[in-house]
Amino acid sequence: MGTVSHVITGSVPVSEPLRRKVWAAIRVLDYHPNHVARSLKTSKTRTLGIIVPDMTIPYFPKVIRGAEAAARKRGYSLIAVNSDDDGDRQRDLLSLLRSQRVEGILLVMAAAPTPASQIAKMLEAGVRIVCVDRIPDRVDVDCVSVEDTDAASIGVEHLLAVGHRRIAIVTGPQSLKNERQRLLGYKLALDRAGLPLDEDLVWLGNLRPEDVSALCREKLARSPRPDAIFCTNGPTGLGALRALRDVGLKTPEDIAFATVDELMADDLFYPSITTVVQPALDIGGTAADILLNRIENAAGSDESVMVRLRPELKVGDSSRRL
Amino acid sequence: MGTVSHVITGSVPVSEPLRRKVWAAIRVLDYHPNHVARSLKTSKTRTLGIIVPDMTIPYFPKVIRGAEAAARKRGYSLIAVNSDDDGDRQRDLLSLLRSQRVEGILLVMAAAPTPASQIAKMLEAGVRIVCVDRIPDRVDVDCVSVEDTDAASIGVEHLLAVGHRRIAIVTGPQSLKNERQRLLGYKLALDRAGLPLDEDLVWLGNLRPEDVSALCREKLARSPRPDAIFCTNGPTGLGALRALRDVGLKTPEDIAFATVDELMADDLFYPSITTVVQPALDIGGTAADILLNRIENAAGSDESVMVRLRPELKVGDSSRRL
DNA sequence: CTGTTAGCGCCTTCAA
DNA sequence: TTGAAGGCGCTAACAG
Repeated sequence: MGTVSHVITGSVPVSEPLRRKVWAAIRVLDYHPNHVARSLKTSKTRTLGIIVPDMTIPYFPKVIRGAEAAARKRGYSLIAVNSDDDGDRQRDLLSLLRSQRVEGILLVMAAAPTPASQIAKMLEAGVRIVCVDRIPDRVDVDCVSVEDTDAASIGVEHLLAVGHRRIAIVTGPQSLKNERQRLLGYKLALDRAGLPLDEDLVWLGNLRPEDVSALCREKLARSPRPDAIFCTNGPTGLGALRALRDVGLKTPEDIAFATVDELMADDLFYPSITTVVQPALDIGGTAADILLNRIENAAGSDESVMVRLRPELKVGDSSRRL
Repeated sequence: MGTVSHVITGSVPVSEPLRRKVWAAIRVLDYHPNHVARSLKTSKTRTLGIIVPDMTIPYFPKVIRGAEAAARKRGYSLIAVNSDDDGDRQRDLLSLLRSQRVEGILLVMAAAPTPASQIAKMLEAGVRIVCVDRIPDRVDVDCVSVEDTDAASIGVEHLLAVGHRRIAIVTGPQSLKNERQRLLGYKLALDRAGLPLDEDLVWLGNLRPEDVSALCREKLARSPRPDAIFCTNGPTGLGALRALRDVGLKTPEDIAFATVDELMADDLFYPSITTVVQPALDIGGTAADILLNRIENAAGSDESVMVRLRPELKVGDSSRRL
């Protein structure tokens, strides 16, 4: 009965008594509309996808929840999947989400260099994508991320302000533009302070805490030691902290420490950790909103937007002035 | 052309040359099969759902990833959503997943008491559900969880072994069966050690760290103070640790501490935290496997299974013998 | 082995 | 305001 559809979608007026009867029947039969059939008919799934590298890294669940909330507010649901920072897996997931006919995809690119063509192809095919957190080179796509350069310079300037001069930076993979920009922020901050760049204090790491730990232990064994360490992201920061513990350096007495990205419960670390906090929920929410705007006003401009959200410095004991 | 379908699904043999031609066309046209239509036809979505209270709590992403991996291995994908421990939201999500025609649901029940009928109704309607982590009362359903009683008694026995006698327990909401069982494990451990139960040392909390903090601060102000605190889950443990910090008690010198559930990076806390670790990945994976077995052998037994996985004690400094 | 066909359940015309 | 009918893209069954 087509009338049932009218009642459910409310698209066509239906008389009160009939409507009541329909709802009654729905309840009695415990009827649940089949979204699959509806989607096939309307070619609208009201579903978005989000691909993150690994949702066991605390930053990503926050992004997802921000996006989920924004999507729900507009009647969409969100499918979250993990790429493990693997390019092939990312390709498969994009393809899967596309086959599932999500109406748009929030993509935190895999750290393994993603062939620009992978994204460009999807875009050309009309799949709507918003890049979150990690910004691709050379691809014209909507992006939402933290102000990367600022995130680093805010942290480094804080370390300078409390009196440190030999500040080492530990980065993630330089294949990520964000990481390059954070390194740039470090250099700018030093420059503005009139300090020379010491290449020996630039420690290029990756996103695996164990690797970063090993790197730092090795670097810290050399002298002269830096008097502060700044890390450009959470997993890297975790690795560096473990290295400090392993080599027996106390912070802030022996060496100061600050990192971009909150560690879970970092107020409970002893000493508590100075952190440049990314507005993760907001990043996810903003990205979802941009995506939904594109979906709902297909007429929108062709200009792709690039939103950069401000990070915030949370000073802890690890960079306390002595 | 039905033949295309044969080529893609591989269900019917197709001659080599024709098959090559089809694949070529698929590539050229950048064809992506429409899973929506396929699902409508076959009434199989090859998708599972998982509802967790809040995936920003570190334990849950691990469960999800365990389930995701198990599902992927068998060609299924997984939709993860958050209930915020809210009964109404959980109802909506169950209904949504059902409408989306997921083939089964992994459910970590909301802490807000879930009307047994909510789950029972779904079950009757033929929706396959496996309860994960939190076990419902009175509902006959497949369940996978940690050995709750053991999780508590292992931790408490450890505290006893290092010499503590006045051990306080801080629990989550007693509306959760798991929490009642963990409390039971505490009592059993004391009993086996021949110690009497002191009701003043049973601190009934909830899953909000702030509330637990306040509770603990108040309890700790009284004397005599316990000489150890045992917490039955992560968020509760977090709250208790903050209370210790706030009232200036050092661990293990002033008071010993242990908790069920890993805190993120708890090796970096100073002192490092003694933890009863739950096999989260395994819990998720096992639950997904049980669910998929039910789906794939619809003929399976009617007996519902209850799997309890063993937790593991990880001793840190917070309970060190002085 | 290959091509044709009938729905899956729903929503959207369109006619009554 | 109501009901009937077509078709979304796919696959399974069947005919060639």
